[in-house]
Amino acid sequence: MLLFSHLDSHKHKDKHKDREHRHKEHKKDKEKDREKSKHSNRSIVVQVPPHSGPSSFRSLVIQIPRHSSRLGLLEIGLNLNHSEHKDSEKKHKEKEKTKHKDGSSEKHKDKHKDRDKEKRKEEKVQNFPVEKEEIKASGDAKIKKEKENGFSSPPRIKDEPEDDGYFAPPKEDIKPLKRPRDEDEWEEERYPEGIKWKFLEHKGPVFAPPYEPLPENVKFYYDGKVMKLSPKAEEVATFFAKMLDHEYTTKEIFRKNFFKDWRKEMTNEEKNIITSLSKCDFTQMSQYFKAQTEARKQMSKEEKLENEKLLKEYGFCVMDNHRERIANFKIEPPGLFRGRGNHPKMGMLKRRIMPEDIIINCSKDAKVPSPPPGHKWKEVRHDNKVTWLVSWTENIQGSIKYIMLNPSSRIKGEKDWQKYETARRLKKCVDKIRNQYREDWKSKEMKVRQRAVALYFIDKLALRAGNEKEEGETADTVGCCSLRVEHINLHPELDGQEYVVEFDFLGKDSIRYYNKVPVEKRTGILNKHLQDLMEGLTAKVFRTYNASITLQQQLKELTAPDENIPAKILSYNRANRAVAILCNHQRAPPKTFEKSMMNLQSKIDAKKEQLADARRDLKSAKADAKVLKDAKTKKVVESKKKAVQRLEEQLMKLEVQATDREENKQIALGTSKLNYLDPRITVAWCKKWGVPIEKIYNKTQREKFAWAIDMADEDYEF
DNA sequence: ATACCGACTTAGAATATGGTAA
DNA sequence: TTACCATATTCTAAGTCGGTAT
Repeated sequence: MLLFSHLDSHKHKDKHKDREHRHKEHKKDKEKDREKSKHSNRSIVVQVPPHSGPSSFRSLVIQIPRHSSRLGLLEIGLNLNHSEHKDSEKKHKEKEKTKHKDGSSEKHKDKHKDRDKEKRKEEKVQNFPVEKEEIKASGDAKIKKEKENGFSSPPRIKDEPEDDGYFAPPKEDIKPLKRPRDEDEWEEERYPEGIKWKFLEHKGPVFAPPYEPLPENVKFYYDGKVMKLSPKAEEVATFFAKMLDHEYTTKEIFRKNFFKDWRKEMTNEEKNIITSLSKCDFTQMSQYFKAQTEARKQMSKEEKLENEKLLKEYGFCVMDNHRERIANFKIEPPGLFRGRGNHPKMGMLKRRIMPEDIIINCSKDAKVPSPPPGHKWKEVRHDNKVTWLVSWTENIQGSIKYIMLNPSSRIKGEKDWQKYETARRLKKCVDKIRNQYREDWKSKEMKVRQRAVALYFIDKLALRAGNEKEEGETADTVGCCSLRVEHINLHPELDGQEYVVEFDFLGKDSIRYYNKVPVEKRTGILNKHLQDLMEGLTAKVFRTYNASITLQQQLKELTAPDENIPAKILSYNRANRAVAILCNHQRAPPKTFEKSMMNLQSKIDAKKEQLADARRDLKSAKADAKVLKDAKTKKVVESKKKAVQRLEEQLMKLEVQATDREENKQIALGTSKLNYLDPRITVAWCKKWGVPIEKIYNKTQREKFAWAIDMADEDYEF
């Protein structure tokens, strides 16, 4: 699906440029087609089976069901009655509630068959974040203060990452699906309504190093003449110089925005002289920085040491009873804004963040971090309804930036877990929802029909919700609910198929269809509807659900029991790839792709040659053995055989690697792996087939998914 | 209602790292 | 030992979504 690669430019103001862009896109498409043809199981035009989720992933074109007409997916008659469904849902919810209210007594009287499961679940849930003794310890948290590490922190802080007991889940049955209700309930036990922590202490952010003026010998030229810039103007100039090799600096908008902001930093004299960016010569600066980068590489050892020190000092905080890794404790340095796509603000100056911009968040009983000497914080607050430690307002969009915890932290892990549990609940009712939205296509109410079509796209194509965004503030991009007429084409018949909807955000070769587009305008309404269908259901849950279920399906389908580990890993990657394609996680083909493929190929060739040699040796050894028949020659034969085997294996490994890399040329696996695939599916698969988890998850990923690694056994079902 | 904003997740590019070939 | 490359990590932009102000 190319939907997202087209999002950048559908404003057709500049015709020439646009054509250029389209051309590029087209080329991309062709490349994709080529790749597609390698995998015959994927087709360009997708048919929608009556009751299914995503079936094919590379589709640009989707066939819509027979009963929809060209004049709108919406012109579908009939009435629809939700009430039955809604009522039953409501009843269900009610039941849940009462269950929870008197939960304690219920344990004794409940004859429900799920009872034991429920109980186990509860235990598990309590175990998840902290071990029992730690829970007990939390009571003294506030009393003990001023520890040697400078934190006035509670006792028994766990150094989490190495500690595999951290998430201490039960080893027993994990199959019963938890309803998030349970998690909420448990959350409520520990943290009533929205409370995220009780104790939070940290050292504050690390600021960007101050600007160091350029050495005298590095010159800036204006209109061919040397010019010494004032420190402020010089600093901003260096931001541009550092990007000189980048395509950005050739873009009109980028240059215009940069120049405007740069001039603001100039002295009056400078402003008078420097009136045109094209007369500026930054090449010496640029070269100087390149040399600096080189030099820094040489002393990377000292640099590393320094970084480690910084990490140790500022990279951790204490949240409740745990010492937790902080994700981004360094404040973003000043520079030029690099928006993605056709961003109207690219090139603008991202100003330096000062302590006076910073809001510190920590608990009242924590030691407040001290601002750098001579400075003070904008504010210190104690808001335990949020998870961030530090925030500031950025000057490009005026949005707030945060310092938060690492994915390995308890607070992030729990949330992640919860996310997949919600997706699993969707699994239980997805058929019902699919039937309903198909019914809703026939509704006489336009809004209902629109909503149903939007939902269908979200489910079928894993589209994002598509919130409204401020025009002119960001690049013009769309999602499901913000699709515009120019992004869609309906064909009663195309390439031999009937009723085809063509999504083409660039609209290159398509004819415009000037009619109302069958999509919901306001996502709020959509999400409200989803909430009625299932508690906690929002548009993005479909992405999570469809991604995870696809991984599970694909793994089942692709894993051949007898194949060796490298082949299994290829199968895993292919399953992962199916998901990445579904979610449209693309990447620019690596700059060195061709070369690296060639390298690999020559390795393969070399290996083949070795193998041929080894086989020849084996043959002659066998011949010798036939004649001589002594123990020594037999041994030789054996060792030659082994050598051949070893080489065969190595060759196979290389070939698998080549296939994998080729298939992965413009697909990014990381995003789905990190954000959409229930890690327990992967853990279970690894256990089932004896694939070491390290082959699939690197260190960081293992840390992030520690909860799942502990939790899932080989029978886990999403 | 709608607009707006705050908090949080998701995302690909840029950069650093560390192992291996030369 | 260095150059090179693949992979891991960092960086921060750009989404989603729900709550609150208008």
